Amino acid sequence: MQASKRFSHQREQIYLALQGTKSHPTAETVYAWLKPSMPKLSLGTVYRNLHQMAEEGRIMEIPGPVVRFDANTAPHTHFSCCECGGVSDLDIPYDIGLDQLVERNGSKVLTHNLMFYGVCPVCMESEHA
Amino acid sequence: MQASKRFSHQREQIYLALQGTKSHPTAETVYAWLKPSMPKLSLGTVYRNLHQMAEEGRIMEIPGPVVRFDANTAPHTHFSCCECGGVSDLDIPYDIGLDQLVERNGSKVLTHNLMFYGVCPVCMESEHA
DNA sequence: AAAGATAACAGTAATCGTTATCGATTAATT
DNA sequence: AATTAATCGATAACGATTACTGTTATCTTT
Repeated sequence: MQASKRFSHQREQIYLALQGTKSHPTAETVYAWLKPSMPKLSLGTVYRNLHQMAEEGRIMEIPGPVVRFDANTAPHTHFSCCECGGVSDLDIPYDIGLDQLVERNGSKVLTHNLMFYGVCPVCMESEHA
Repeated sequence: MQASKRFSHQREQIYLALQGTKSHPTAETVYAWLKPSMPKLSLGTVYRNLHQMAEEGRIMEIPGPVVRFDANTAPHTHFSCCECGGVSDLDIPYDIGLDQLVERNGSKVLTHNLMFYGVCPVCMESEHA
């Protein structure tokens, strides 16, 4: 049932690109980063490997209209800026008590996601209204 | 700048359909509900009106790979079931203190969204493992 | 080290959810 | 009743993602 995984130069480069940034790039962005040094790289390959690594738990998927990825697998909170569309990290600790609270309903909680929406500090400044 | 809004039979039916359910249907689902009684209804009309009402704050959008809608505009928490794909409500109060905490970074918080992922009680039962 | 098996690839077509376009309708206003 | 523009239905277009296909590369077995 479990397919044997084999090494792939492309997958490693994709992972390293993700690991080397604090931003939360989309598949398209990762593709744009790597394309110059890997001219034969295909966008489908980037999607395939990001999805595969997310399934393995090696990276995290941030859901949204456009999916973003994060090499930081420790659960943490994100801030989504409505102006620039960027996503950044927040220092709000993961509250596992909430999961336990919800499980009293008879459900099984895998994780929860806390996402803030607003205008990031950078965009606030450039809005000299 | 503000377009004058005019009554629309279609929009009212769409709103009533949303108001009459505790589920959080997609645009496609609302369309499927109304189509039998409104054979000339167009899917684009459903999307257009749901989006318009969300902008006015008359309904809420629940982001995700497929956007869902909710007639309950009071901020509340959702549970997304990985098995059946359904989204249900949770009784966890909105913590406005979190927004204030995040705003100390210099950002402006419009809202935050707390989403739990797991297996809902119904799916838990049908998994007699 | 060469050969065989098959995971993963590049390139591209197809799919899916959603948005935009456009001529026809229709609610409001005169 | 005539006028005006918001809204409609139908459909084309769009962007993000996935699926397909023949080729390449990794691993295993010899």
